Amino acid sequence: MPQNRITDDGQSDRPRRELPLSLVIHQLSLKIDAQGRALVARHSDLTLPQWRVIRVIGLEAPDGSTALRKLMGFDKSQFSKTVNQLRARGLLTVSAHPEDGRQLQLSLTEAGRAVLDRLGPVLDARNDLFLQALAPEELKVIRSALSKLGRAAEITDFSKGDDE
Amino acid sequence: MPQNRITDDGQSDRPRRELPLSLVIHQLSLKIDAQGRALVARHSDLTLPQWRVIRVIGLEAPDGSTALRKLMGFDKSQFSKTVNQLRARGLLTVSAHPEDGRQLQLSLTEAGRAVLDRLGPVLDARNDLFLQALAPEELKVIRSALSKLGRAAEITDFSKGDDE
DNA sequence: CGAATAAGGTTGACTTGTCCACCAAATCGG
DNA sequence: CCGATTTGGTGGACAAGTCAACCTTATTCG
Repeated sequence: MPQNRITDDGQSDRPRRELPLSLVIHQLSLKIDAQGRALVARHSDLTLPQWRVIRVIGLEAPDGSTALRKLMGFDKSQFSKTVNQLRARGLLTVSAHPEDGRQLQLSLTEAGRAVLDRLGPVLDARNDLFLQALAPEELKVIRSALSKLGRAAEITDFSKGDDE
Repeated sequence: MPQNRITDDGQSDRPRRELPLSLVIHQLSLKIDAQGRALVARHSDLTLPQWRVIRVIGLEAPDGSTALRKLMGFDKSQFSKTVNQLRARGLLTVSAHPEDGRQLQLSLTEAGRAVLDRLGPVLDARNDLFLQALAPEELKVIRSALSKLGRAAEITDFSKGDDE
C-alpha cells in the first residue's frame, strides 16, 4: 500500500489538513443538487431551478416577484429566465403587480400545483433524510451556523491588510 | 406595512416555513463562491476552479491526478479542463504517472507556488472569518454535520415508495 | 417639482459545472 | 491467458449561474 493514499471519505489513517470550509460546502452543494436533479428528473421534466421556483411559491404566497427572488437567492437574470420558462410551460401565471410597475405577480397554474403536489412529497422525504442523518446537537445548530456563514460570505470589504 | 412582508434575513415578525436545507446550502454555496471569486480576482487573474486546484495541491502532494480529483470532488471533465488551463498558463506541470498509465502526475511550477503564496493567506483569512463567525457549539459539529449530509446526498436508491 | 439615483426585469455573452461518447489502461474472473 | 468490465482523461454539447448593459419604474433629495 503506497504511503499518502487518499480516500474519498477522509478516513485515511494519517491525519491530513482539512479542506477549507468553502470547498467542503461547495462540494456538498454539488452533491445535493445532483441528487435533487436526479429526483426531479425521475418524476417530471423540470429542471432543478424550475422546481425550486415552484417549490418556494408553494411554501408561501409571495407578494411580488422581488420578494420571491430575494427569498430564493436567485440572480435577477436567472430568475427572469426561469420564471419565463415556467410561464412558457404553463406552470406559472405572470401578471402586473398592483402597486409597483417594476415587479411581477406570480402564481401557480393548476398544472403547476399538480407538479408541486406530485414532487413535493418526494423532495420533502429527501429533506427529512437529511435531517435524520444529523445528530441532535448537529440538528440544533445547523441552520444558525449556515446563516452565520452566509452573512460572513456577504462581506465585501476585506480592509484588513488587503492591498486594494 | 403590507402583510406577509418577507425580509432577506429571515427576521420577519411572523414565523414562516423554513426553506428546505438543500436550498439553504445551495444559496450559501453561491454566496461563498461569489465572495471567493471576488477575492481571487482582486489578487490574480485566476478563476475560482483554477485557484482551488492550486490550493489543494498545496495542501498536500497528491500521488496522482485521480486522488486529487476525488479529494476535490471535481467532475472528470471539469478537472481535465481546469488542469489543462493551469498547464497552459505555466502554473502546473503535468507528467505521466509512474505506475498507472491512465493517470497524470501534477505539480506546481514556481509560478504556481508564487500564486499559492500570494493568495493562500488571503483565502485562509477568509476561512478564519468563517470559523470565527460560528459559536463554539456550531464550530464543534459543523464538519461532521456537513459530512453526514454529503453521505445522505450520495444515496441514489430511493426505493421507499418511489414509482421507479 | 424635477433631476439624480436606485431598483427591477430583460437579454446577450460569458463562466462554471454536467453529461456523454470515445479511447486507452487497468482490473477482474473464468 | 484472454475476454469482459471498470477506471481515467479528453472533448463537445448542454445546463446552470454570473455579469453587464439597457430600459422602465420608483424613490430620494435639493
